[in-house]
Amino acid sequence: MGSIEAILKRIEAGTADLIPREKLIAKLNHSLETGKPLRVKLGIDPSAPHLTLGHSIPLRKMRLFQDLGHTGVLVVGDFTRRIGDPSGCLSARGLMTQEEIRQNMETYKEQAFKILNPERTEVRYNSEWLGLLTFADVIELASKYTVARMLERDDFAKRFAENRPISVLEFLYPLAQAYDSVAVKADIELGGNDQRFNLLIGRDIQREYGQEPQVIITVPLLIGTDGVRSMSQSVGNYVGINEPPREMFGKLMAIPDSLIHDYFFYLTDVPYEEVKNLPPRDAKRQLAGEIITMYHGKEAADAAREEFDRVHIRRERPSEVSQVTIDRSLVKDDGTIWVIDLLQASGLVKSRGEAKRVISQGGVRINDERVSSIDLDLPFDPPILVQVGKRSFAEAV
RNA sequence: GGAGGGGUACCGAAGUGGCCAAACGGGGCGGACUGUAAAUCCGUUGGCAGCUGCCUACGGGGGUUCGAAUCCCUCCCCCUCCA
Repeated sequence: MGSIEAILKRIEAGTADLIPREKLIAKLNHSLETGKPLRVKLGIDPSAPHLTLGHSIPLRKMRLFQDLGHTGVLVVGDFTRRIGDPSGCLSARGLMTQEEIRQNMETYKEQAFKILNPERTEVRYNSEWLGLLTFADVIELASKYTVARMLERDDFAKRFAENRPISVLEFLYPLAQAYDSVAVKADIELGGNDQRFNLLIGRDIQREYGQEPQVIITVPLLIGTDGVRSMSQSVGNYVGINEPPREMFGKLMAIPDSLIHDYFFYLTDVPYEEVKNLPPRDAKRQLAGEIITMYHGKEAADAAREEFDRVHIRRERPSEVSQVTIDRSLVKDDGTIWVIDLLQASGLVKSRGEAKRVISQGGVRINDERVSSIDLDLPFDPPILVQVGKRSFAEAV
């Protein structure tokens, strides 16, 4: 148990905002004195069944609080999710049924508990309380905030100025989220940087409902593997914490070198200084190893690294190549098979057009030999190792 | 209720009768390079057909035309302004 300053330092590491700092100190002290754990809230969107490394940042922060003896409260936005798209300007993301949400949450929890301490975690669904509000209650809630204050939000201000639409729902959304804080009596709310405004409204609304306002802690949004946009599943530039180690390793090796620092800093406990002087490739290998160890264990990480070295550095075939049974009717009377048929049957290409294209680009190898022409019949003598590009393999049998 | 703008491939966005399977950018894929699935550069990016022929495609449906993403009718959807 360190001093408050030491604790604070750990809490503050890697945060974007901590508002207000002195209230956090007061809350921590109060908790120490009374032995009453603080309630640390994190809202989660149930539409995403997979957790990404981006999610891991606030979750890791929550875990820190748990290690300090506090309670993590995961608030599943099932009610808000059923109402519709919070971002408004995009088309609705498809409404989900309660059942789908429950299912997502099961897999979600399983993943979240790789980071969190289940003993100190409460999972709550916001339909528990939002579903009970009457229209009068909603009006009351809405009366507690003004349009002017809503328009303080950068995104709203901009759209308002540019005559772009803002739906009323979008005003209700932060209020609903703020009400969640009232309902779970949050002492602290965690969130991504983009949530700052919403979290701040939570403070005002809690005050209106006679509660002590929560302290808000935001963490930066992690840049995705493309090095440009925030990590998100819809964009596809993500690494899921539940992904097979091999995939994680590959994706992490593929991040732009410029991201190495942030990934070490926000996703691992390894100080960046330790790898600062390594060549980027080696730093990334270590990064991937660290992260996979966290979510799959050391053995899996070692295996994944070995596999990567094997395929990409030594250019050997992977240790396990999936087998594909070839439909014998493709084998001609003379016992040969046309490469195009073989490629398509092996499932490595989506169409025969792609098969031809990829051959003409020199990307196809059969039994380690590059195929130079699409007019190739080869003896069907299984097993045949088929390779497209650097990393797609299949064994035709 | 009125006026106007718009719906194009995975995404963004050009194209307003044939030269359009559709510019350009992003993404994806392949190659070169690199002891990285990084960066950079080059190529490629609807399907079928084993030699350039067919099919599907520019919000849906119908029509005009030798020929339509482009013109007309109609329906659906989105947006802006005025009320």
